[in-house]
Amino acid sequence: MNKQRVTVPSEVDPADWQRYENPPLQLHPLLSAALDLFVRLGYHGTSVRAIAAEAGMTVPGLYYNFANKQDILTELLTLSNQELTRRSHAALAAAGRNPRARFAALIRCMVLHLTHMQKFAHLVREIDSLDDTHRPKHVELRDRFQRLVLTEVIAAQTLGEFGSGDPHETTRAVLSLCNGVADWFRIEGAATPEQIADRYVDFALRLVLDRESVSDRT
Amino acid sequence: MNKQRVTVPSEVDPADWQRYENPPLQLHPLLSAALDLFVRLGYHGTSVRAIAAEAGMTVPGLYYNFANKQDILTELLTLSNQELTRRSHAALAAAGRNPRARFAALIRCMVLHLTHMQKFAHLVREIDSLDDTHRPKHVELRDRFQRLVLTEVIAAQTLGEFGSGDPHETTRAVLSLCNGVADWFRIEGAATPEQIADRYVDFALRLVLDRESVSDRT
DNA sequence: CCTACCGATCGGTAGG
DNA sequence: CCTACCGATCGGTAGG
Repeated sequence: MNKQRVTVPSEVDPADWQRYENPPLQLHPLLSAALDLFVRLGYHGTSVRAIAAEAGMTVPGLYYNFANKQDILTELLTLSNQELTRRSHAALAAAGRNPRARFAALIRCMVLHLTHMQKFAHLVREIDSLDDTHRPKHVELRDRFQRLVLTEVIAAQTLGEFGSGDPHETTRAVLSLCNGVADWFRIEGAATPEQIADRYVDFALRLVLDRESVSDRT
Repeated sequence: MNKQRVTVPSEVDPADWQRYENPPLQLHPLLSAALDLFVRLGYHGTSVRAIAAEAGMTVPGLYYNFANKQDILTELLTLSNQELTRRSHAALAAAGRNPRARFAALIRCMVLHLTHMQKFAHLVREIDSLDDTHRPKHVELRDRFQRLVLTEVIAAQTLGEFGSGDPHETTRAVLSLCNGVADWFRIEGAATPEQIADRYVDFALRLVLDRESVSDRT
C-alpha cells in the first residue's frame, strides 16, 4: 500500500506556506500565455488564436492540449485555489489555537497570495465569464476560502476576542479590504509582499476587534 | 404644501445628495439595455446585436444613436462619474469644515452610490476593456474621485484628527473596503443602503483613526 | 431633400 | 501537432 515515491513536487513543507518561488507555479506555456492575456484583455477579449500565438503554437495545437477555451480558464482557477487552500491550512496548523493568531495567519496567507500570485488573483473576476456548467464549481471554491475566514471570525467572537458585530458583515469587509491589494500592488514597488501583509493584518484586525465606538468620539 | 417644489431635472437641491430615485437615472433604452448586459456578460461578452435586441431596436438603429460600441460604454461611465462627483461635492459642502464629518460624508456618498447605482459601479471594471483612445479619460475620472478622498484624509491627518500612517496606503484600503460593497449588496436584502453606509463609515474610520496598536494587545 | 430606420450583407474572426 | 476548413457570429455599414 505504501507509495515508493517520496519526493512528490506537490508535497511542500508546511512551514513554507509563506515562501513563494518566482514564478510561483510551473505552468504549461499555453496556460502561462493565457494567464497573461486573460488578465490584460479579459476572458472574452482574448481569442484562442492570441493564446496559441503567444505560446508559439497553432490553434489546433491548443485544442490538442485543452478541450476548449473554458477549460484553460478553469485549469488556471483551480491551480490558484489549490495553492491558496494548501497554504491556508498549513498556516492555520502552524498558528495553533490562539484565535487572533489564526485570523492573522489567514489574512497573511491571503495577502501573500494576492501579491505573489497577483495575475491569478485578477483571474477570479473572470469566474462570471464561465458558462453554467463550469461556473458553480469555481464559485464554490471561492466561497470555501471565504468560509474559512468566516469560521475563524466566529470562533474568535465566541471566545470574546473579537467585537460583537455580524460576523458575515465583518468577514465581507475584511475580504474586500484585502482583495483590493491585487488592484494596486506592483512587484517593483517599494513595499514587499511581507510588509504589505503585516499592514493588512493590522487593517483587518481594526475591522474585527471590539473598541470604543468611533462615532461617539466626535 | 409646506414647501414649494421646483422640479428641474438637471438642478437638484444640494441637500438631496443622499436621496436616490428609482431608477437613479433616466437612461436611453439602448444605454439601459447595454448597462444590464455589460454587467451580466461583460463588455466583450455583449454583442451590439444583443444590446439592440434588448432595447427593441435594430443594429443600424443603434448606430444611428451611437458611433460605436465603445461610445456606449464611455457614455455610461461618464454619467455614473458625473453623478458621484456632483453628489460628493454637495456632500462636502454640507459637511462644513470638520475633517471627520467631511471624510464621513465622502464615504457615505460612495456607499450610497455603490448600492443605489450598483450596476454602474460594476461597470467601472470594464474601463480596461476600452481602447487606448478612450481608456485614459475614464481612468482619470476614476482617479479624480480617489484623490478627493485622499485630500480629505491628508487634511484630517494634518489637523491631527486621523492616524499618522501613509495617507495613500490608508486611502487605498478605505476605497477597497467600500468598493467591495458592490460585490455582495442586494437591493432586496435586509439592510438598506443607508444602514450599510452608516456601517461602512464606521469601518472606514477604524482604518484611518489613530489608536493603540492592535498587535501589542495580544 | 430629410429623418429614422430596414433587410441584407460587408470583411474578418469566434470556437471547434 | 499542421493545413484546411465548417456553421455562426462578430462589429460595423451598404443601398433604398
